[in-house]
Amino acid sequence: MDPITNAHVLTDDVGFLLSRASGLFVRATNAALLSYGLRVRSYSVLLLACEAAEGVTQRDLAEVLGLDPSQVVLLVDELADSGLVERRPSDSDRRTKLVVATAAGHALRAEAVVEVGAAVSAQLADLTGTEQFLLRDLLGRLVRGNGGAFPA
Amino acid sequence: MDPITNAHVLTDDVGFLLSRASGLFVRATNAALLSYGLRVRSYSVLLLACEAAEGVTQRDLAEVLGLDPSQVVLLVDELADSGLVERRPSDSDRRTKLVVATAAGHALRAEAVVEVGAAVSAQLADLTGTEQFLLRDLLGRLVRGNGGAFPA
DNA sequence: CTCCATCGTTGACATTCTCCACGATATCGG
DNA sequence: CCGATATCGTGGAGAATGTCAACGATGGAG
Repeated sequence: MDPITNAHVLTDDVGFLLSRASGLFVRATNAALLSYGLRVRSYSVLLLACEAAEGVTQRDLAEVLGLDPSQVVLLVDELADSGLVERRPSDSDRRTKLVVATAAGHALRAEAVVEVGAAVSAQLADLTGTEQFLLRDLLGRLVRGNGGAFPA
Repeated sequence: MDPITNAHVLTDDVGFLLSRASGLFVRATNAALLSYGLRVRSYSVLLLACEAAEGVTQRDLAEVLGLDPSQVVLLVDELADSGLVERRPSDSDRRTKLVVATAAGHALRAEAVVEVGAAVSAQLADLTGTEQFLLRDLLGRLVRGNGGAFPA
């Protein structure tokens, strides 16, 4: 008998709390990114592009972000139009296009990370450092255990 | 110096993990609710209506769920059309309409809760019972600490 | 070479978010 | 009691997001 799933009130349901907390973080992050012309989605794509020196496949972006590949197309389009990333052909597979961050992309990321970090920090203010680590660990295992197809 | 906010990779960011985990839960829950003609939103409204014997104000629903009041209108419309809830005038304030679950609403909830519980349980399978409680506690404090305007 | 899978892309459609505005009602100050 | 102000439910508009199906181009297996 699972101890949690039958929470007798909605506000104690893990799924509901996840959705609610996620909403709060998304709004706070979007607000922090407003002045940079980014939203949380494009920001995530930019970060992933910055983190992969060789570039990321759009298919990989879709899997990591849990999005439909067709959404990734638009996000990359937007970032490319802004000059933050570029699509580079892969010499190993001509179907794929590697998304690579430009110098401007790296620069904007460096700035935005500070703002986003502050916003996230404010949301986490009620938790101690240890609890924040614990939460991250639990969420990470939750995501990686189910559909979340990204490296450990 | 906050220990978490400056996660060096996106997949270690608490905000990202929250969003990702939330997405997984929402999809799983929607799949579980498919046969009942409900989605996670209307299901949440139904639960809140069932939990309040005297009914819930649409304004309260919006606050608890973190939604715009105009969205609540449509959700209640949908549930009312299905005969699961009804709008009852409040004798203390004629502006408000109390959303009350019907007998059919209570019955459907009883069934759906089982399915949803199983789906949530599957998502939480990688965590021990203690960890599930811990996660719920952390998320609850996160939500209640920030915008989440619902009782402790 | 042929058959089938994969990648990026496009299009269509439903759902969800965000804001603004309105009529009806409540509340507060005088 | 009256008027200014706020709140509740509702409607509408537009953007953002989610979901699905299809297509051309390429890769890989046999």
